[in-house]
Amino acid sequence: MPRYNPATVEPKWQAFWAEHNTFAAPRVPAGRKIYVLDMFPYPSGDGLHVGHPEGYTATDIVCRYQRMRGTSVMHPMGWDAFGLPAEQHAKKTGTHPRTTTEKNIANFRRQLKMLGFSYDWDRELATTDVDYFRCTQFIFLKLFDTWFDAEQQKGRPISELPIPDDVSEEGEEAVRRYQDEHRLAYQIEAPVNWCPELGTVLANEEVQGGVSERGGYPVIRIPLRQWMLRITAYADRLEKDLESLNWSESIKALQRNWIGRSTGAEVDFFIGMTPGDDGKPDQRQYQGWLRDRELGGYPRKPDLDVLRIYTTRPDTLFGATYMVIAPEHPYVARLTQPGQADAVKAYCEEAARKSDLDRTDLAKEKTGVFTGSYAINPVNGKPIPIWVADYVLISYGTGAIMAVPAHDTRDYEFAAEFGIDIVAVVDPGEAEGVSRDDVLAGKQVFTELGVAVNSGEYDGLPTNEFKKKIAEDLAAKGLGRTAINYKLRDWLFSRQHFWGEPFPILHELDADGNLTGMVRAIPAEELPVDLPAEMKFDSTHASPEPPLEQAPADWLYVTIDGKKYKRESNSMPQWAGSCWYYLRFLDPKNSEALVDPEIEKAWMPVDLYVGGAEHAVLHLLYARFWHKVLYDWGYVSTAEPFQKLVNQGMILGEMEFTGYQDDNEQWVSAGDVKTNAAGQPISKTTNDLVTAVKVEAAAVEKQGEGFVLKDNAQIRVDSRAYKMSKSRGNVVNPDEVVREYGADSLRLYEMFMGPLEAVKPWSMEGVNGVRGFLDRVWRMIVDERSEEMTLNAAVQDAQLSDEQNRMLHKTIKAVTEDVDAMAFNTAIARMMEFTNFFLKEDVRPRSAMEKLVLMLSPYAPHVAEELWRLLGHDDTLAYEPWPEYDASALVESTVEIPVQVQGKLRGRIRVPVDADQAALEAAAKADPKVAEHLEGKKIVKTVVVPGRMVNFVVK
RNA sequence: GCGAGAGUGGCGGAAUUGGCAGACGCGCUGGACUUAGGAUCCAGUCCCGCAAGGGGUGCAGGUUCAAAUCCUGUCUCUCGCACCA
Repeated sequence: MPRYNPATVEPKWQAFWAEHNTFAAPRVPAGRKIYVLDMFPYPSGDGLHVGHPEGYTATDIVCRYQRMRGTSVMHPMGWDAFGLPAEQHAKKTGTHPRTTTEKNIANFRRQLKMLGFSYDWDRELATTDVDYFRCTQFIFLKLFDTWFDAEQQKGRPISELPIPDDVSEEGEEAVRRYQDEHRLAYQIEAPVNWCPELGTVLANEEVQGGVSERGGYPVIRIPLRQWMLRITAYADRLEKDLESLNWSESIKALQRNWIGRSTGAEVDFFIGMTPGDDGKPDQRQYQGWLRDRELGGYPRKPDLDVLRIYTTRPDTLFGATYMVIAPEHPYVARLTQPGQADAVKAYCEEAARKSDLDRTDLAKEKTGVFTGSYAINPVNGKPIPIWVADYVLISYGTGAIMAVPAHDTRDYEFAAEFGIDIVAVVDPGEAEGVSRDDVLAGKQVFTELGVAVNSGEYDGLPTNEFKKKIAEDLAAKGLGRTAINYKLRDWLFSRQHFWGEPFPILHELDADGNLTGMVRAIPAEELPVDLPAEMKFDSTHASPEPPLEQAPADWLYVTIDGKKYKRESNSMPQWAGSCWYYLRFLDPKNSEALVDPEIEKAWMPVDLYVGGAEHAVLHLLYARFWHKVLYDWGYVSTAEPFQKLVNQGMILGEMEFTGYQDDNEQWVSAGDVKTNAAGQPISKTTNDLVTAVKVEAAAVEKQGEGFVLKDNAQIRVDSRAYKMSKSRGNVVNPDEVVREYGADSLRLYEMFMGPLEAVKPWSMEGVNGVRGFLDRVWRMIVDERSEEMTLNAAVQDAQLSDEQNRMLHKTIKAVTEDVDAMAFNTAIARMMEFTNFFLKEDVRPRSAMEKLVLMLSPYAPHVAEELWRLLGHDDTLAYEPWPEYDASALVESTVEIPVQVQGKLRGRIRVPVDADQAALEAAAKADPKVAEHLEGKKIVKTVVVPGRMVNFVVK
C-alpha cells in the first residue's frame, strides 16, 4: 500500500505538531534569535489565495531551517480583521461584522494549518480583538499626547510644549487650543474624498486618478471634520533612517519618492495691504517694506502684505514673469480686483466642484484666470501679474508659486496659453536636446542646469552657485530663506465606518448640545472604548456622516462631572491595527503594557519581514512612523521596526493565448489590434471593436518573436499571463491544489517557480512536476510494494562511496548557501539532482537519506517527518541539527577542463585538479580535436587559467 | 514625462569577482513494461545541417585571448509616481 499519500500524511503531522506544541516560541530567546514576520492577511470571505502561501512558505522555510541551526525563532500569525467588506456585508444581510469576521478568520486559520506552517499559534491575534484595539487606542492617546520638537527632531509630551506668552495671556482655553494645534493627532475641517458608492471617505492614497483604488468608483471632494496624524513631522527621519535598513533599493526608492523631499527656497513677494486701482502695490510702501525686512529679518509666518512662495530654482527669480496661487489659497478674494471678481469666483467654484479625476483629466490644457493684482519681484522691483490656476496645489509648499515660463514646463505651457512674457535667464550652452537660440529667445523651455543670463549682477554664475548665493543674499535682506518641502502629506486618519477602532475621544457639548470644538481624551486606564453592542445596519448610507452617529444614545453620549460629551463617531482606518501588531505578537496577553520591555528588547527588531509589494509605501511608512513615536516615548528600543524586508512577487494566472475576431468572426492579427481610450481592443485599420478570444495552446505555434495560429500563420495571437481575478476566471484555489497534490507539493511548487521576488505565472503542470519529485523521494526511501511502511531494500547502513559522498556534501553545501540567500528555487533543484542520482544507486546509505530528509524538511515538512520516522526516529525532526558539509569530501582528483581555439570550444581534457599551466597546455595540445584546429596555424598566445580553461589564439 | 526593475529554448527558470550558455522542472518525441495509462522506467530535446560545421542570451556597436555577464547607444515589457513648483 504505502504509496506517497499526502492526504493521510499531512493531517497526521499537523495534529502531532499541535499536540506537542512543537513550534512554541520561548518568552525570551535563548542565545541567537530571529524574528520572522509575515504580513498578516485580511481574512476575506474568499479565503486564501495562492499568493498568500508564497511569502508564508518562504518565511516558514527560513524558520524551520533556523530552528535546526539552534536559533530561537519567533514566527507568529494573526489577522488584519477590520475592513469594509464585512461592514458592507452587514448592510446587505444584517449580519454583524464581528460574526462575518470570525467566520472568515476560522476559514483562513483552517487553510493556513492545512499548509503546515510552523507558527506559534498561541500568539495568534486579530486587530478586532477588543483587548488588541484597547492597545491601539492607547497608542492613539500617545499620538494625541505628543508634539514634535523640530529642534530635537523628536516627539515629546504635550505637557512640555512651550506656550508663547501671548497665548497664555489669553487664558486656559487658548492654551488648550494651542496645544491641540500642535498634537501629532489633530482635527481639521478639510475637503475629503467622499466616495458615494463605497459610502466612505478615502485617504488620498486610496484615490488613484480621481477614482477609488478599490472598485474604481468616482470620488468627490466635500468638507468634513477629520482626524489627521502629523506624519510629515517625521518625514526627515523616515527618509534618513531608510539608509540603515536592509531593504531592496527599489522599495527604498519608492518610499523616498513618496516622501518626496526637495530643497529650495521660500521667497516673499510684496503685494501690499491695499493695491492701487491698477492692481499694483504702491512703490513707496514697497520701499518701506524692503527697509523693514532688512532690519527685522524674514518672519516665520508671512504677513498679510506678502505672497510667500516656494521654489527649488531661486536662481530663476529674474525670469519670474507672473505668479500663480491655488484656487483654495486664502488670499484669492483679497487679491481679486472688482473687474475680475466674477471670473475668479466662477473659476474657483468650478475648481472646487471638480473631482481629482477632472483635474487630472484636464491636465493637458492649462486653465487659469487673472486676479487683476500684481506682486513685486523682490530681485528687480518689477510688478508681475498674479493668476489663479488649478495647476498649483494648495497642499504643497505655500500654495503659491512664482512662474518662470522659460525654465519650467508647466509655466511655459501656461504662459503660451495666455500670452504671458517668457524671459530666459538660464543659458543652456551646449546642452543636449535643446536649441540654445530658441531657449534664449523664449521659444523653447529649458529646465536643466546652465549659466545665468539676464540676472543682473548674477550673470555668468552656474546654476548651483547661483542658488547658493541668492539664498544667502535673500536671507540677508530678510526676503527669503532656504526651505525643505515634502510631497508626503499628513495622514487622514478617520473613516466613516462602523467596523473600525473607535477613537478614545470625547467632544465637549454646550448647553444646547452643540459641539464646542474642545475635546477630551479618555484616560488610558478606562480603555477600551468598545463598539456599541446594539447596532442597526442600514443598507443605504447616502451621506458621509459616520454610521456611529446612529449608535444608541447611551453609547454616544457620556456625562462626566455633570458635563455632557459626545463620543467621536469616526473610526480609525484599517492601517491602524497593522501599524504595531509585530509588537503585540511578542507579548499578546499582557494587560499592563503594549509589550513587556524585557521581551521587546530581547526580540526586536523584526529580522525578516516578507509581504507583497503593494504595501511598499503605505503600511510600511505608517508602521515606521508609529514605531518612531513609540521610540521617542521609550516604549520600544529600536529606531526602526523591520530590519530586512523582502517583497514576494505576484503570482499570475496560467499563461493564456488570446486572438482577436471582428464582427464576422474573422480573425484579426494581434499586430493590427490596439486599445482605444476606454481600454477596449479595436482594429488599427478600421477602428472597429474586435473581440478577444481565448485560444488553446495546442492551436498556436511560435513564429519569430511571437505566436501565430497553426491554421493561419498570418494571424498573430497575444501570449501572456494575467493577474488572477474572479472576472477572468483564472483564480487558483489552494484548497483544490492541496486536495489534488498535497500541501507539501503546493509549498514546494511555489518555491520552485522562480525567485521569490519575481512575478511568475502559475502552472498546474508545474505542481504535478514537483509532486513527481516528492513521489521519487518517497520511492527512494520507502518500499512501495510492501503492505507495511518499510524501508526500501536499497536503504542500508552502509558506507558512502566516494562519489556518493561527494554528491551528498555538494548538495548540503549548495542547499545551505541557497537557503541563506533565500534562493529556494535552486535549493530545490539541487535536491532533485541528489534524488536523481541516488535513485540510480543500488545501495542508498541510510545516513545520506537522513540528511536529504532533513534538508527537505523546511520545504516539505509533512513528508519529511514521515520519512524521518521510517528511518528510525521517534521524535519530530524540527530541532534536529542541520547537516554540515565536509569541504574535503568535495575535492575530486581530476577535473574536466574546456579547451578553446580562438575563443571557440574545441575539446575537453581531463586533468589532475592540481595540474599546472605547462601540464594543462600540453594536455590541451594533445587533444586530437584541438590538434586538428591548431594544425598549420601559428600559436600567437596561450591563455591558461588553472582549474578553469585553456584558450589558444592562433594566426 | 519622472523613478525602479526586467528582456536567455515551446514554457517556468539556471549560470554575474568576464571563463564549457541552457542546471532543475514542465512540455514534447521515441522506446520499455502493461488489459489499460494522466502510473513507472529508459533515451532524446537551443536553432540550421545527413554530417563536418555554422549560428545563438531583445537589437546595433565597443572593450577583451574570452561577454548572458563590462561599456555606449537603442527598442520592448512590467511596476510605481504623476501639474509636488
